[in-house]
Amino acid sequence: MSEIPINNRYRIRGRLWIEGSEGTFLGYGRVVLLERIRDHGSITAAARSMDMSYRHAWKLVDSMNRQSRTAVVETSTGGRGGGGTRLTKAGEKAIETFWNTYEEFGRFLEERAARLNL
Amino acid sequence: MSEIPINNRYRIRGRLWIEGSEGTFLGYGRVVLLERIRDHGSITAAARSMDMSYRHAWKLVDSMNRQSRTAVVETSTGGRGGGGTRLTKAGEKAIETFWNTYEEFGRFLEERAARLNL
DNA sequence: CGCCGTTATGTTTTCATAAGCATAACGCAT
DNA sequence: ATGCGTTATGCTTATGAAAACATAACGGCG
Repeated sequence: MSEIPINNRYRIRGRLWIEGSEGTFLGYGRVVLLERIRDHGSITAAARSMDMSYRHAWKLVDSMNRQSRTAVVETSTGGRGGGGTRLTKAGEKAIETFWNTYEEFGRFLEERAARLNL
Repeated sequence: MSEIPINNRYRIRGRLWIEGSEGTFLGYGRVVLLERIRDHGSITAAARSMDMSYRHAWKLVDSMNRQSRTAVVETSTGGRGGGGTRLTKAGEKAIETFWNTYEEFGRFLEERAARLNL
């Protein structure tokens, strides 16, 4: 029975993102932002809920929409409530796809960390 | 026979590092720096070879030495050539361990990208 | 019409990180 | 003893990313 090195001293961490034509398409923060938009119905509320400036949130949304085959959110301006932003089917799929990959990534990191021998 | 989604539109990319008690212990740049030190024999030459300021390189080396069970490099000051820095066995092992993990990470990313369906 | 909240977008300010600069100590060689 | 190249370390400057600020446009509604 071979020895399995257990490591208390170090952890393995990482970041992961999906790139499109203009650089980052989906990353952790972007996907959380999409979820908040889905839950709150506006970029403004979503940004506020995660302590992000509206300006920055808008840029991320714009970047995702431009790089996605079909837009991840649809916005409307004016009207009751001032307008809003809602997630599309493509947006839902983006969220799901990213979290799937992200979870596997987490397992990869854990598995490797357990075998770390330093 | 099931379909395998091939994706031209997106790539998956990521970063990976090993953390110790003070934050990052080993990352891509740090490991390249260790290799350059091994090949050049001094922090000064290593830093210059990768367009990094000596100040910054020194801080990275210091951080790695402080977090490693045993120092990754040994330095000497004064004398012929002014002194220098040489890699220890622990340093060699750090390099090897990191690249192993890094290569597996690369395979993980490729494998996941091939299955990406967006 | 005028108000309101939101999207949209340009400009300025903060902040963190690395670069850049300056200087001391070290120890072998000449 | 002086010079040289390197380690070691503090202080200042530049740079890039995000925050903060400032407006304009939009379109239901009272």
